Amino acid sequence: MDYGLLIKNISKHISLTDEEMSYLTGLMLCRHVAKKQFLLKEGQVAKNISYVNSGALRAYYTDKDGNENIIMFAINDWWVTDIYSFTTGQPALLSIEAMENSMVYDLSKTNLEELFTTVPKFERFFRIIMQNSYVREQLRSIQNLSISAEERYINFVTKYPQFVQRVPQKQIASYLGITPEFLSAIRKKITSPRRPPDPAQAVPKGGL
Amino acid sequence: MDYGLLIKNISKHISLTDEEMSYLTGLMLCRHVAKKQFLLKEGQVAKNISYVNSGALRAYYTDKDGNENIIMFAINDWWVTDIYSFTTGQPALLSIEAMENSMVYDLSKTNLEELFTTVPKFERFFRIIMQNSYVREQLRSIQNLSISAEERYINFVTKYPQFVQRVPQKQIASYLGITPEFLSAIRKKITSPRRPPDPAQAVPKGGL
DNA sequence: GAAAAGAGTTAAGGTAGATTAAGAAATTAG
DNA sequence: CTAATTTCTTAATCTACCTTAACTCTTTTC
Repeated sequence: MDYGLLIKNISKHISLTDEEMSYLTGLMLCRHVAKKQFLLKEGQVAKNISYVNSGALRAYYTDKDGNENIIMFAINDWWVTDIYSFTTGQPALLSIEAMENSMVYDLSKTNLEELFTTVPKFERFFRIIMQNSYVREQLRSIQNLSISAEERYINFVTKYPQFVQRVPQKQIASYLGITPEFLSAIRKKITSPRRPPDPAQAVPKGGL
Repeated sequence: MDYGLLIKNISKHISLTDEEMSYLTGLMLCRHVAKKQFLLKEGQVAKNISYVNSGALRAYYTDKDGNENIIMFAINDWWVTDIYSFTTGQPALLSIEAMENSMVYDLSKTNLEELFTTVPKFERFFRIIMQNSYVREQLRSIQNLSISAEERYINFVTKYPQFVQRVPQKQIASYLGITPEFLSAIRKKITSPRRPPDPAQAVPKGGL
């Protein structure tokens, strides 16, 4: 059980004694989620907020026509839950599925409240996490309202190059709010004007 | 100077002694913003988070074609700022304009940090405010991705009837991410099928 | 209280992006 | 290694919503 990443993540915002660290980790539960398995399913109540130690997950909303709309990706060092359900206790609107074999540390709402009482500094930590999440969501709203799908794709590739390597294109389309067909058209338009042959393509995957 | 509403707002989430209350109000600055004046202009750094005591404001993003996209409304008992600028210290992307004569209490970032240090309970209060804002934004994202403009309008009217009374229709269109012309068409479609005459319409405004 | 400015409506024509369907390429499973 | 499944692409057709423009109604201004 390696809590190094988690501790580093938290230490960016507050400073912890060793006791506080082990008190925290004692309240968290390690969970493995195999690829295609769910961390949370729509309709369940989100009882935990989870820290992703390794792997990659996607949180998506399924609309009445059955289309999946990806709301967020979460990879190493991200926190993830259905924040609506976690906050209100209502059934989750989102499903959270592992796109790769993943390892997360769950922190239950009950344990989180206990943590807040015992070590109020954590209230600050989660204030910062929530505030940053709010900023991120608001920036995304602004983008969605004011720029075209093509620009959004270009921004996404610039901002999250790690995802582009790991996430199937149709999931990126879903995150951008467009169909895979249309993303394909965008990529063709962007890429094909005089693309030089990419030598990396010729090398078999897996390296040596 | 009446802090009643503000105190009530805060007491919903944490309990305060009289000293703590007056310490808080001592850190806040009352400001009147006349209709059509700005609480914040794009490009300025948001140095304050503001509690709206009375009036109504709108926060909007101006895109490169000069279109205004409303990101949020704020009326009595709401907190408002450009959270991105306030958090990062970068120039604001949003402008915040009073739609009615408004009275707000400003809390500067510096004073907020002092407040957190002196009365850590406020860290909890703002954690809750930020978390709720995050929930609200995420629900809005989900809606925008998955339902039609017509449904979004119906939901808006149901969720925020107070706004419908006070806010011009073109601003609601902007908030919904559509043009005023298209909202007009939606209203016609919704309203005209066999609308019974509304007796309230016949009564002159202002009542007696 | 007239003139100007703003808000709402209507209608014609245009476009970004959806849908459908089918084939090619890549992954996964057995 | 082959079959099955999933992902990506292409192209034709379609639609939700935009743009422009003209006209009406209301509100604001001096």
